[in-house]
Amino acid sequence: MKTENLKIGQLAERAGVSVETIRFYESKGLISPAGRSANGYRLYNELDGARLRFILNAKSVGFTLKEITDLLALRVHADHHTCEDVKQLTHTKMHEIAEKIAQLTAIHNSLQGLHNACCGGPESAENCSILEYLDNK
Amino acid sequence: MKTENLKIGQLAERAGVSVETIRFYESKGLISPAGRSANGYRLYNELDGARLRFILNAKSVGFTLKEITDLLALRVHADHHTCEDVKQLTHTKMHEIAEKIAQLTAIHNSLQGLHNACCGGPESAENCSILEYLDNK
DNA sequence: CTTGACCCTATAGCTTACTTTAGGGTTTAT
DNA sequence: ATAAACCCTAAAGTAAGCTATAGGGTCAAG
Repeated sequence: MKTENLKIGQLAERAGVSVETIRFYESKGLISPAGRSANGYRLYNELDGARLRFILNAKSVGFTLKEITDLLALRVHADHHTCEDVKQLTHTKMHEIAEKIAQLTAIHNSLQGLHNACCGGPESAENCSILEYLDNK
Repeated sequence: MKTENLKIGQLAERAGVSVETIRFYESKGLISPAGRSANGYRLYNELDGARLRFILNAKSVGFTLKEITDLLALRVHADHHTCEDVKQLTHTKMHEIAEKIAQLTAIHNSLQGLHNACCGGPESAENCSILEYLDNK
């Protein structure tokens, strides 16, 4: 069983992120290299790679780095936690995202209303219904 | 015609923002007091109040301070601009918001999928489908 | 033996919209 | 006369997630 040792640039390329990003994640405690070479270079193994992919996947579904820290703890000590614990985190996050969507939808509707009311023509904007709305709302 | 002169604290209270926020907006060139009292206090009149409300209304429909700067220019020099100019800004903003909503909706759907797949029970998280997804996606 | 492509650390900068802090005058009421 | 409640400026701090810069080792190729 031969452990592959990747330098940071190789890991970065495979993961599709910059080396600075990996070092940044390390500074935030999200990931750290399995070891260091004699000259001080970071060396990563497959477990590290999997962990980085986990981080990026979690990010892609909307988790913040802080939340990913929690998820990583659950992942590493999965035997000490339940599915309920994990599901709770996704549930909370879903609610947050649903709220953001609701907010943005409300804003979008407001703008749509303004947009529909405005003639949008080459007339002077002195009586523009959008500006008036923003004045008097 | 008597001009009311409000000190910053009074304007802030009426508008429902902090005095620091008003000074911050001033530093960004969004608003400035009609004058100053002998002792250097900022004094605001009704026009300033209207301008501040305009700013807050524009913010509430999703415009950034930078964009509000543009809207204020249109508002102040409405006679030099057309409804088309104004409508263009809201149109662009609507597209941006629609895109954000689409992104968040996609993320929400992903989470929903994870959420549905997870038993959420008191079982050990060692085989939790959510963690597995985040590993293997 | 030097050039280029890597690697290292530490620190600063970016974006947005504020908030906080530090240090000091002013006004109002008691 | 003093304390509370305002006002002022200037600068630093906050959140999130990086990106960039400075200054300096390491390594393989030609």
